[in-house]
Amino acid sequence: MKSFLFKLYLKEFIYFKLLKESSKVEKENISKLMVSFSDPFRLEIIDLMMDGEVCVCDIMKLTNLSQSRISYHIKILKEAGLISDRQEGRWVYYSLNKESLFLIQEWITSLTDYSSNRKRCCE
Amino acid sequence: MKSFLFKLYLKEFIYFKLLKESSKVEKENISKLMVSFSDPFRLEIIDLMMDGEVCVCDIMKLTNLSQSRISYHIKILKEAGLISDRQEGRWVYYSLNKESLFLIQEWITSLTDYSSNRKRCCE
DNA sequence: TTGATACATCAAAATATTTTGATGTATAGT
DNA sequence: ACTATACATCAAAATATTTTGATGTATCAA
Repeated sequence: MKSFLFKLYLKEFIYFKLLKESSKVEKENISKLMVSFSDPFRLEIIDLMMDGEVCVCDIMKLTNLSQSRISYHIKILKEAGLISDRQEGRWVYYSLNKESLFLIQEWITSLTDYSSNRKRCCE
Repeated sequence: MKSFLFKLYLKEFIYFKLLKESSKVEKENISKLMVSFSDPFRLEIIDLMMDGEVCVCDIMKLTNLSQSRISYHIKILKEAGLISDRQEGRWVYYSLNKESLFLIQEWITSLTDYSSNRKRCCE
């Protein structure tokens, strides 16, 4: 019972933290993360990263996108904090950043958990 | 044990259904839903809808955005399938469409559940 | 040290999205 | 019938994003 109440409290906390109390700046952070997902080519790239680290050359082989085009999208993903990179010789390996995935997951979860169906009347 | 295996199977199913087997068209659907979240003003509007139905006039009062600007963003949300509308006299009440929220939630969950940290080497 | 590979970056062009202000349509009250 | 309200839609302008092709930098191998 105690654990249940704690969980409930935690949920409330996440709700207020992520949704209700979120400032303009925080909303812009979320929307920046969402921008990452808002392009089919980036989804394709994210998809490839699910299997583990990939380099730009991998993505080139698997998607037929041009190198600079991939670099551009990689930059968007990186600036949103969604991916991390690790250099090894000439190669740069990119991988999904689980923490930002969890952040988005929590945000969406709060949204679904707390959105109400209450009807409303003007005036 | 059986139940556990079933759950695992279900997860695999969702994974393949939502991620691996998703076609270009399906990716474009997801990205369309994500576009909804990729603008801070739309997040603001979504936020308002969490408390229940709202009309354009509510949003105007609460955000200071112009009427046509709100209508524009509403249209984006509607076309992505994220919101539903219901007319009542002169007013149109908009509300979040829980099903599409769940779809996104599942998609994100699959992503976090199945993304691997496996390292990879070119060549 | 030369040449090839992997990737980043840049500026210009091509596209897409967003905002604005005006106009249109439906509903409702007088 | 007239007027006001709620909202949609439109075309033009303003802005932002994406693509392209060229050039730059670092690493490695011969």
